[in-house]
Amino acid sequence: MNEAKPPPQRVTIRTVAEDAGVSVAAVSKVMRNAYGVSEALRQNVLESIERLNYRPSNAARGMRGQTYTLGVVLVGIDNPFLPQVFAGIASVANAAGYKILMGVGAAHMPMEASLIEQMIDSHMDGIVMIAAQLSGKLMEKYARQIPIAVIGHHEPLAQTFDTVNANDSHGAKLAVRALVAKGYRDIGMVSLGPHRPHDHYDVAPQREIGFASAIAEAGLGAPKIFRFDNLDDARLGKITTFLAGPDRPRALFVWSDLDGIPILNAARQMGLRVPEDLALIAYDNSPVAALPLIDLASMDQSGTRLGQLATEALLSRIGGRKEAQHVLIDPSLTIRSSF
Amino acid sequence: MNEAKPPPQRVTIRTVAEDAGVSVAAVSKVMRNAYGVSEALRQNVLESIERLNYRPSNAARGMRGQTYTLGVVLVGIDNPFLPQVFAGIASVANAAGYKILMGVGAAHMPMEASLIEQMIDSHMDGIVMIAAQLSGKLMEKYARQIPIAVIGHHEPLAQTFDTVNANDSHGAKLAVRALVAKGYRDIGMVSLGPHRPHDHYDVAPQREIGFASAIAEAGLGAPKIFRFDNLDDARLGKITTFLAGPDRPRALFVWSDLDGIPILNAARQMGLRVPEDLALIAYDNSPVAALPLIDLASMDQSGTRLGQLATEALLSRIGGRKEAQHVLIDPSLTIRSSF
DNA sequence: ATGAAAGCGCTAACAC
DNA sequence: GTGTTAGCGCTTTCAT
Repeated sequence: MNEAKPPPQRVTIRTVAEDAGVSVAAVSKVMRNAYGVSEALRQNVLESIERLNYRPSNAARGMRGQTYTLGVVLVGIDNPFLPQVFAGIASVANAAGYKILMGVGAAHMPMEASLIEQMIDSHMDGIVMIAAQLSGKLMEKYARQIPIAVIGHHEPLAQTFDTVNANDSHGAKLAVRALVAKGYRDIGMVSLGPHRPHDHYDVAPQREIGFASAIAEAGLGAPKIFRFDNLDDARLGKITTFLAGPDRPRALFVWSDLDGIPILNAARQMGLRVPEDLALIAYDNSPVAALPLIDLASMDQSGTRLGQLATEALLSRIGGRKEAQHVLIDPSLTIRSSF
Repeated sequence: MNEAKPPPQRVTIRTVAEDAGVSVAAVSKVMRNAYGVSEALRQNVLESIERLNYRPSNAARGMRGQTYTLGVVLVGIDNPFLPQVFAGIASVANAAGYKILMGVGAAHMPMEASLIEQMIDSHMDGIVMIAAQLSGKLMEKYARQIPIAVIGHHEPLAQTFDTVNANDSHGAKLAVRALVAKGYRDIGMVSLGPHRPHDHYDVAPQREIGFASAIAEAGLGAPKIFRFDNLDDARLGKITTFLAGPDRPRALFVWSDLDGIPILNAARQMGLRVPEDLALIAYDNSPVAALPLIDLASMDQSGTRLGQLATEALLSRIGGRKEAQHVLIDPSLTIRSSF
């Protein structure tokens, strides 16, 4: 009676085993290139896999072994240099036979933590974090449960996880030196606000350190650092007020294009000429900065390279490395008409 | 002898059951708010869960029931209106107790297909696809294996999956009408190139249809549609040549900000005044278009709303709905100085 | 070299 | 209302 169409059964490892006339263990071994299978059996199984279009279940795999999936945690999906970093991660991961799944942290900590937990619960093999907001303490904790490599978080003494960064303090120095070389003396910095004293692991504080150091090195007195709350609706007004005020430095090093672009815009809107009235160097060298109408000089931190290095570090962790590894690469200045 | 620190055992449903002095089934029921648990037992279990900081394994859950995880497939991470769409998806999903994991398709089909397969293999409960390149045929096939809702793909007759779109042909009409209302008669369109005849499901062809229809409606003769290959390195040069040539229309409707911004840039660089020499309306109303120095008029398709609607559709599919659902919302023009 | 069988942590029948 | 138990699809000893 029950002549209804047979439910399109999922093809499992058992289906393949039966089709090939071997044991499930044999199929499993072939799938993982494990040791101990004859070439004949191997070919036989591969044919069945091909014919049946078999794909192993990630979930089932995760319960015993690896899932061959890496998680990527982002602060926000609109971060301008994300695409590059991601491309770097994907190239290395895919080449090594790993898949990637991403989670977006929306820039607040609880969200990031729950993402990591979710990735652990999904039995992913490792995690790359980009510009994490998470405290070092928590990172250490999670890193004990799953291999983690972090981009954009300076914690060179961390033991349980790896870090990969562009040298942010050095980048800031390079920017200031370029400004000084052009003859500017009255140089200020716009940094990420508000200032959070204990986040010296983040990139912005690192850039502040480099800035202050370069200012001192050039003998330009006390470093002037300004902040605009990035959650403030009245932010644009405050920027305008700042630019119109008597405190405005002749040249500005801005911690990120995220702030640099609006500042450049505000300046031009007010009739300030860039660089004749105000010189500008920002950070990240995002695509928008490269637009001819914007043409904002910016520090480039080679996102692709960061992504690659972090993924390589992660894979070697997964491969068994125990000692932490902390990589630093050098950023470079992309010169444009804004200074 | 083996006095090494006891391996930090993962706390499983069994740990909780023992701690609470109940059966694993009881714990499972509490976790899923299932029917048939006394309030006393429930509280008891919840306390243990809290105390032990228990989180169920997604992988294990997926093997029998749901994972409470939705997959989101993107064409590319740099799509300018992605953040909004994603925000819409996340808000609805999280409110319903679902987690989200994303995959990036890098705008080519094999990648997208393998992402979907991976999500199926990870036993996700459903998938939201944004601006998919996948053919309708393949979508139908995958949709038989997992609930799928698609944003930015017009296929109102599809049975196995749902679609949510802004009305792209209508949006194009609105743009042309706005141009006509300003008095422009010589109106061209820049569309996505190269033209692929069978992709009328995509948003660009839909916008072409609306454009042609509005041009006819206004009695402006044959529609003029131009294309620049977006993979072409010499693209900027071609745009410049086009703008300098005799064929340049007085006003341009551009299929996306992705092309609109470079065109605006090229025009201004060449000394063309916008809108005095060339009027421009683009599509997507991305943040860059809103920059004062750019100030490009653009059609807004309310990405947040699209994301919400698609997720609601997906959840109701997961909930058991069988008939397809195809939602269309109206875009609106964001007026700026470019026309 | 190959296969049988014991789980991994959970959900869903089914008993009680 | 609560507990027992049989799998889900794999990986991994351990026999053979």
